[in-house]
Order: sequence, then C-alpha cells, then structure tokens
Amino acid sequence: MSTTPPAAARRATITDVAREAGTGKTSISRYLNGEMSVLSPELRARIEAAIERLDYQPNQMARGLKRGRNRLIGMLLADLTNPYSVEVLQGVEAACHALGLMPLICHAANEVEMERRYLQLLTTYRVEGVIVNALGVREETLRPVGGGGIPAVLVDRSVEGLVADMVGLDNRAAAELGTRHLLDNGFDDIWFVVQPFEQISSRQLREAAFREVMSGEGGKGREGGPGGKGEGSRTGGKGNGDKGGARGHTLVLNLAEPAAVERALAELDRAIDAVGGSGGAVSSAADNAARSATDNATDNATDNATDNATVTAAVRAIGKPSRIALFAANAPVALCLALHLKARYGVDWQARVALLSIDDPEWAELTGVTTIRQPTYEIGYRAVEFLHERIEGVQTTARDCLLPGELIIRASTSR
Amino acid sequence: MSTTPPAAARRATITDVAREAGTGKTSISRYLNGEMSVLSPELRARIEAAIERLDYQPNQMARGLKRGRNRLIGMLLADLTNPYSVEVLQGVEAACHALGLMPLICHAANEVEMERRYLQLLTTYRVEGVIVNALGVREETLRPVGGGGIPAVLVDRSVEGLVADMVGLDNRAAAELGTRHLLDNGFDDIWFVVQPFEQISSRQLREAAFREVMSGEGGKGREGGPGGKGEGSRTGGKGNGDKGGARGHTLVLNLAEPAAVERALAELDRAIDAVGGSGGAVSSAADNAARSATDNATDNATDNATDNATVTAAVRAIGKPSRIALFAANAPVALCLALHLKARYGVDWQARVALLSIDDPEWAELTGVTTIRQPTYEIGYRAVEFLHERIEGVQTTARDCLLPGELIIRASTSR
DNA sequence: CTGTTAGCGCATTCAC
DNA sequence: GTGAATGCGCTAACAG
Repeated sequence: MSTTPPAAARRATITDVAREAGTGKTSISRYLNGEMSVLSPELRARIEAAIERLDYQPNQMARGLKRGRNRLIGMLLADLTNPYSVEVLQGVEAACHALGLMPLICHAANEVEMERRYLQLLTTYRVEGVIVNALGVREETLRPVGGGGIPAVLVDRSVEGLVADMVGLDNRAAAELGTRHLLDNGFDDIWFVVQPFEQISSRQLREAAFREVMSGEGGKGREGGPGGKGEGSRTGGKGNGDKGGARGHTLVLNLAEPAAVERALAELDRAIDAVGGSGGAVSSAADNAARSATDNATDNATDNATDNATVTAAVRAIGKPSRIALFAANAPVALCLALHLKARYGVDWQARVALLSIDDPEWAELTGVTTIRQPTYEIGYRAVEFLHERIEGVQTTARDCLLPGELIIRASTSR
Repeated sequence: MSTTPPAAARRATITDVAREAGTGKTSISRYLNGEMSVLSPELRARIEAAIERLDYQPNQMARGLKRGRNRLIGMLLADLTNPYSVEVLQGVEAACHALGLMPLICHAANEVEMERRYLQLLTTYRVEGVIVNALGVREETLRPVGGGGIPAVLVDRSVEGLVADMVGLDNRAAAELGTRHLLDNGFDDIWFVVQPFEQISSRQLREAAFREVMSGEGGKGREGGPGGKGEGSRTGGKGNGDKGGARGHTLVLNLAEPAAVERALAELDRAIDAVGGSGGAVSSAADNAARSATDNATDNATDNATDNATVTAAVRAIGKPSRIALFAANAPVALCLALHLKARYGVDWQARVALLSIDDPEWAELTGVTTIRQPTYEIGYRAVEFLHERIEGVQTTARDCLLPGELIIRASTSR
C-alpha cells in the first residue's frame, strides 16, 4: 500500500514526458541539461510537472551513447581485503561524488586473470577512465589503458612500461621514517618483511629505502622521481654502517604460498630465538613452542613448491643481547607476522619482538602495534582528480603524486 | 614500441567491422551473439579477422539500450568498512562472474543520503536489479526497488514495508548458539551489546534471541519461518530462568554518537568493576545501572534526540562472584568494546571480561576472541542467484534464505 | 545463410 | 523560444 505511483510498469521515456507536457523532446532534453534560460517559465513548469507525474528519470545509457561520455570511471582494486583499498575507495567515492562521476568498482581479488577480465569489461562499457591499483603484472594486461587507450591513473604502484599519472605514498620517506624510529629506539636487529617485490614498485621502494638507511647511506636526498624501475641492487644491508652496527635483513613473505610462508617464518623464528633470553641459557620453553609453531596455520597445499623464500642478509648472533624488531611492509604482512608470533610466543609475544607496520589496520591500536598510516583517503581523492583532468583533456606529461605517511607510535616500539 | 595496434584513436564500431569484413552489420552482430551455426565458416573467419585487426570491442551500452538489458546489477553496501561487507562482496562477485552479470558497487558509507542517491543513480543507469544491504531507513528510500520497481534482494536485513527476497544469517540460531556457549562455560552475567536496533531486523532478531535464551525460554523451536517481521515478544530477559540464575542485559552502543558510546561504556565499566574483586563486597554501583534498565528494547519512536543509552534488564548483585561476558552483536561493536577494555584494563583485559562476537574479523584470531562466523561468501553468492532468478522472471512469493553461523571458540571464552 | 530496415532513449544541428 | 529531423552503436524482425 501507500503512495507508490503506478510507476515502474515500464520506465517513462523522454518521449512520454514530451507528450505528457504537450511539447517536443527537445525541450525536455534542454530542461534536463539545465538550459533553463532558453525555456519559457510556462513551458518549464509544465515539463516539471510532467516529469514529476511520470516519475521520469533520464536513461544514462542512452544519454551516454549519444553524447559520447557516460560519466563512468572504473576503479580496479587488487585486493579489497586489504583495508588500504577500502580507505582509498572512500576518497575515490567522495571525489567522484564531487565531480559527478560514477565509479564502477572492480575487485580483482589478487587474480591477474580477473584483473584482465575486468579491465576489458570496463572498456567494453566505455568508461571514460580508470584508476587502477594493479596487481604485479606488467603492461601486457593494461594494454587497453594508458597512453594509447583510455585515460588511467595508477594508485600505490606504477606499472612497468605504462606511462600514466600515479598517486600513492611517499614510500622512500615512509620506510626511512619507520627504520629511523626503530633505530632511535634502540633496536639493532631489524627485519624488513615484505611480499615478493619484483613486480610491485611500492614494495621495491620501501625495501630499498630500508636497506639504504640500514647501510648508513640514509641521509642522501630523494634521487629522481619515484622511478621504481631499476631497483636491482640486492646488496644485503648487513649493517655495520652507523647506528652502532645495527643489522638489517630483508625477508620475503609470499603470502600466496603457504609453504614459502612457513619457511620464511621459520627463519625468522631462528633469529628471534637467537637473541632470545636476555641472559645466557635461553630457549627451552621456546623449543616446545617452536614445534607447534611452524605447522600452525599455513601448512596446507605446498602449492607449486617454488622458493621465493628468503632474500636475506647474514644472521649472526653477537655477544651482547640485541633487540630485534620486525618492519612489515604492509598490513597483510603485519597480520601474518602477528598471528604467527602470537601462536609461537603466546599473548605476550610483543615482549620478545617489536613490530612496526606500514598501513594502519584497525587491529593495530588494539594490539599496540606502531604503524605508519598512509593518507589513503587523500590518495583516492587525488587519483580521481588527476583522472578527471585527464578526461577533460589535460595533456601534461605523466605526473607522480607522493603523499607523506604518518608515524603512529604505540607500545610495541616505544618500550 | 611493441605490438600495440594503432588502436584507440576512436574505438571501432560494428559498422567499421562490417566494412572491414566486407559484409553487413547483422552478421557481425550474430557473430557477437554466438549464433555461429548460422554463419558460413568462410564469413565467420573474415569477421574474426576483422575484429582482431580492429581490436573491436562491442559497446555494451549501445547493446543494452537496444536489447533492454545491460547485464548490470547494483550492489548497495551500507558500510564497506565492515569486513562483513567485503566478504559478502566476494561471493557476489563470484556469482556475477558465473552468471555473466556486472555488479556496480555502491558504498553508502553509513549515510542515508548516499544510499538514496546511489539507488537513484542505479535506476538511472537502468540496472536490471539490485542487491542491497540497507541502512536503517525504511521503505521510503527503497521505493524505486522491490515490488513495483526493479528486482531487489536484501542482504543481512529486511526492510520494513519492502517485500523482496532476503538472504542472511540465521540470527536466532546464531544468537542462541553464542549465548548458550557463554552459559555453558560458566558465565552468569552476560551483556549483549548492540547498535541501535529499532531499524535493523538482524540486530533485533539477535537481541530477541539472546533475551529469550537468557530468560529460559530458550529451548523452544524456531517458530514458523524466519519471518522476521512480527517478532513481538518483548519480555525482558531478566534472567533467573534456568542456568542457575544467570543475568542477561542488553546494552545499546550507538557507534555514530561518541557521547552515547561513552555513556554506555561507562555503564559497562561499572558492571565490570562490580564483579571486579573476586571477593565479597560487591554491587553498589550496580544499583545505579539498574535504574535505567527496564525501559528496554524497541521504544523507537523517540528516534532522534533519544538516549539509546541503555536498554537493559535488571542488574542484580549476588553474593558469589560472578563471571562476566560481553556478547557483541557484530564486529564493529566488538572492536569498539575491545578497544575500550584494553584502554581501561590494560593488555590483559580478557582476564576480566570475556568477549564473544558475531562476525569474525581478522583481529579475532590475533586477540583470541571467540566468534560466530557468518557464511558471508555464500550469502553474497545466494543473493545474486536469487536476484538472477528474479531478473529472469521468477514470480514466487518473497523468499528468505537463512544460513547458519559457525561458532569459533577461542581463548576468550574457553578458559 | 545473409543483407535491409527499423528503431532503443536521448542530444543535436538547424530550421521555424 | 521551440520543435522536427538525424544518428550514436547495436539488435531484431523481415525479407532475399
């Protein structure tokens, strides 16, 4: 019951409205496009009434077809499970709202195949542009966008061979900030834990910056743009630079492969156990825990047994007890680490290892983990603004917008 | 460099392809629609080649305009910040993928106004249906969908005055499961904490089921279908039923209003402090809390300025020290509680209060909180299936699909 | 089997 | 000021 008008039988079309208002379609169209000044107040009123009466709503599809632009943009997310994505999305939505755009959100769920399909679907729907948080793949998949194709702006990471605007965190600065914080707080055995980074520029930059700081070259200014391309050097940051010989290691955690994760965590465990007891006779209970550790979560598949396990520097025990800290390159990694450590060392795991993470997931505050919060909302907002400019025809050379991260110190590292 | 064809100058149209293949548009169209059996292998080959050469991709908009169906469905989410939403989304995407649908994801971000705008935007784009996880609003906003309008299926909660398929958790069973678990584990002072539930059916059902179990009427079987509509019984669960006089309370936590949250948490603190010292001299503060009790649930009317602070049952102190537990109606509430408790009682807060939550956020495992995991993926998947049937013309009466939750016992309640 | 003819709902010249 | 005609890219009858 209620006021619901007959409606919906079949949505009214512009023709219906024209007839209802006793005029031609042209006038209706003009009314719709706000060309009020060209309509006699009288006609305008009749149109208004007709529209109201028929509950008319212009068909965007038809409109887009004719006009050539449908106000649709695609938003391709690599992984919505990562809070980062959701937050960026908020900014994107706000900006779209403000600019009269409608974002088509596509979730690749970490599947390159999905990414490809969605991208092609988006072009099929003739979106005016896409903002993409790409998976590790290269140009190949993105062929339809960028330079020759539809306007695109990258988020968080750049894609090899794809020239387009990019907006994301200032990775170098963020990694430096975190590393310095750890160093300043007396940690002298720092492990930078990151997912495979050959393909993802942001991870590469973070890892490189971490290594630089650890090897003492930290002070040098930003070299060129965020390039992210030729970050080949694997010179383990075996430390001994300044900072009283603090050691730095890079551990790769391939979350997609349980077996690899297990191996990596095992290596980490050894390192932690090594600096274990502050005094002499250490581990004992540690060993027991150690057993159930490894097999705790991820021991299922063993997928295809590849080995991107550890790209690490030397692990050596020194005389004086050192303080160990883990620097997670992003939230998913941090969660994996926290889960593992908790399982292995109990609820009080943070007494043994400090954890710092880029990204500020909701559980960070709850567990007292120090983080570097990304300006996610702004990243999303700016991305849309860039894209909008591009859609409107701006032709400047590809831009990069690096926003600063904010260090949020919590119990885990402040001792 | 590379293979990228001249492309993109202006996307090729079906006419271009027809010309290129030396034939008419019709044949191209037929090819596109898989009517292969009606095309000579020879022509078919030519078309294939032409398409390849021009990198042609049919314009879905135009196609939709003509055909009347664009394979687009809307997915309106109330709050993407809630992991629940993201998980449901996964199911939705998978199902869409399988059924050849393209979901337009809209995020209302808890703003009713946004919800309205998006809904209207969706109809403007002529989506074939919408699956909506509505905000608390009623029919009003949803007018364009459901019965008279475009097909719709509700997720998680039903909307008053809106007849449509609904798929979600079996709230009664889930709340019972949780409550019983708590009772069985010796907790005799249980607080069900929930956001304002006058408008949200799922919250209502959870709260009602909780009260029923607490008041001892728990055993009775599911009455009738999942109706969800006429759940009238408001008999406060003042406890004293079976279960050795365990007491049950309902605390409303309006996360949208900081002040209200603070008040509610304060009440909780009093209760916790009351049972605090395991020793004798208890209650005192309990009395204060008791005051605001009785005027329990659903006294909605007072919508706005209301004080949805505490809708609780009598709080009575007993001689023997009681064990207190919090039953969060969903993840956001659980997080709020955990954050507060940790801030107030320190990292070891779980020693004082047990927490059980419906929803299984990623931090639950990390903090050892017991949860009732919802079959989110399936909920999303089923929702799309229902919608698809509807779109295809199925006319059965509105259906309700209630899926069971799974209790995941962790340290917080297992002692 | 294949090409022709009409529109889908709307925005645009271009006349009146 | 206002309205008729034309076509966006594509599908759907109808003929050949």
